[in-house]
Amino acid sequence: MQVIDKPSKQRTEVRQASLVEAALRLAAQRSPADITTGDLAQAVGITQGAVFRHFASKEAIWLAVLDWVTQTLMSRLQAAAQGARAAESAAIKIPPSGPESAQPALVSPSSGSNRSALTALQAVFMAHVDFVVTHPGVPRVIFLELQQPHDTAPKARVRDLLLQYRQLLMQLLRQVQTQQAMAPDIDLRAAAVLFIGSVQGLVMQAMISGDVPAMATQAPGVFAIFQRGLLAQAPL
Amino acid sequence: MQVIDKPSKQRTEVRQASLVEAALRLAAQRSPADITTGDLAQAVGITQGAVFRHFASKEAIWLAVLDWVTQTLMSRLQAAAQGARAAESAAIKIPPSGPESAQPALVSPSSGSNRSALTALQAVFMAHVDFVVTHPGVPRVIFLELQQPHDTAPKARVRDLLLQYRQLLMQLLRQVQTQQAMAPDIDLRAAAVLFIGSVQGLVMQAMISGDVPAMATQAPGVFAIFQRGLLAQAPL
DNA sequence: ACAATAAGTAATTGATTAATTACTTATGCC
DNA sequence: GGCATAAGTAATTAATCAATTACTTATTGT
Repeated sequence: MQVIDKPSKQRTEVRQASLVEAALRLAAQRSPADITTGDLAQAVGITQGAVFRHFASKEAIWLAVLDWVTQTLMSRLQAAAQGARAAESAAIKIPPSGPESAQPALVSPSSGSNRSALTALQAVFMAHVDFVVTHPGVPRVIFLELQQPHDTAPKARVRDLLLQYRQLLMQLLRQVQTQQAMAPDIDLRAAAVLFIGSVQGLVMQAMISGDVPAMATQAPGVFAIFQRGLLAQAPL
Repeated sequence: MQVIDKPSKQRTEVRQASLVEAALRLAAQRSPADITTGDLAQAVGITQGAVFRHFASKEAIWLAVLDWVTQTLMSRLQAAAQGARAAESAAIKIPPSGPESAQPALVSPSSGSNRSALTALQAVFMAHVDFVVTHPGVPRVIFLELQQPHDTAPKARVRDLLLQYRQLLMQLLRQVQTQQAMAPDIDLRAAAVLFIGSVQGLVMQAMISGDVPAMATQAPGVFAIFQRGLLAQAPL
């Protein structure tokens, strides 16, 4: 039987990725506030001091975590929006393999049917819930950094992430507004707040019950109410 | 000019109240995680060691904070629900001065018009937002304790608070359901999650922008969408 | 093959902080 | 009034933890 001894030394980029992954993995179980550099080192298989060969400070680790979250989450949300749009507008139209276009949604205002934006919104909602279910540490990190009073670097990243999120939502909401009968007096900004808040509500519920996967099953019911609140006439 | 020098020694109950108040005041500005016993001592005007004459441990302080929050918030929410109900059902019916009744809402199922439960729900929403605006430290403490993985004493208190909250909401939602035309396929549990989540959405928005009072102005728009989502037929 | 470089260790430092201790002083009650 | 009790202080303790240092070892490119 051969023991696969992975090389004891790894390149900085590999270790950085491992540490980011470990940070999110540990954050799924306990509060990010009391994850120490020693914990991270142990999770990755190095000593505490070695952590600082790869990150200048502990804060830099959380910055890297937030960068990963921003990239991964936003690209998944955009993919979900595009996927829903494509599936609705045509039958065979295959979604593009990578979201490398700079302004993906602004360009194509009205290619599909009159429900595509709403289904895109639903797809984004489900993609977000799915992301949180598979990465339960993420909301913990977000909220911890958001609590910092003055402008720390990590808090700025979180703010940036949520700004990008809101832009995506506002885009889709405006499309719902033009494409079909959204109730005319709806405050789009309030709708965006409610959208993000509804995910937060599911997260809180999961934190209380400790049952993270339950989020996925409860999500459709929550979105249904939100959707009904947007429409001018309630669906049967 | 006489200097009003308050007595340098205070009774334990007074100091406990001061410390709880100071904890919430400081939590409004920074994360509760890095409020030290020294900070609390300074805020109250005693030395760090003296804190432990009044609380057995630091955790005990947060427990007292959570007890205060539970008592204050729940009684305000119940008062709001009762007030809205009373204002709708009759013209002169003055709400009772104190919420000393044990089961306040279960007893009176259908005294008012067919909209009273919905307006009660709105009143609860606004009361919650108002409470958070005047005590911005509260959501911070809630979320910090909720993040603890296993069952700490503070987390149990938070769970209890949110359970009480959900019970109140479920009561009102059931009343909306029976009193008038709520859409028949609404998942009440999902509605409760969305209700609490919508407040959380406002809190997040406030944390990002740093503009806490803005919550109050944005709240009606958010509740409007939620309300429309509940109803069978959208109001004009 | 063999330096040069990058990655690792083990031990230490310095700062922070909850809680304790020995001692002091104010307050309320008989 | 005087004393027991409760509240306060100042200093110390013990633990934790991010970051640094001096030194060692593996890997990589030429």
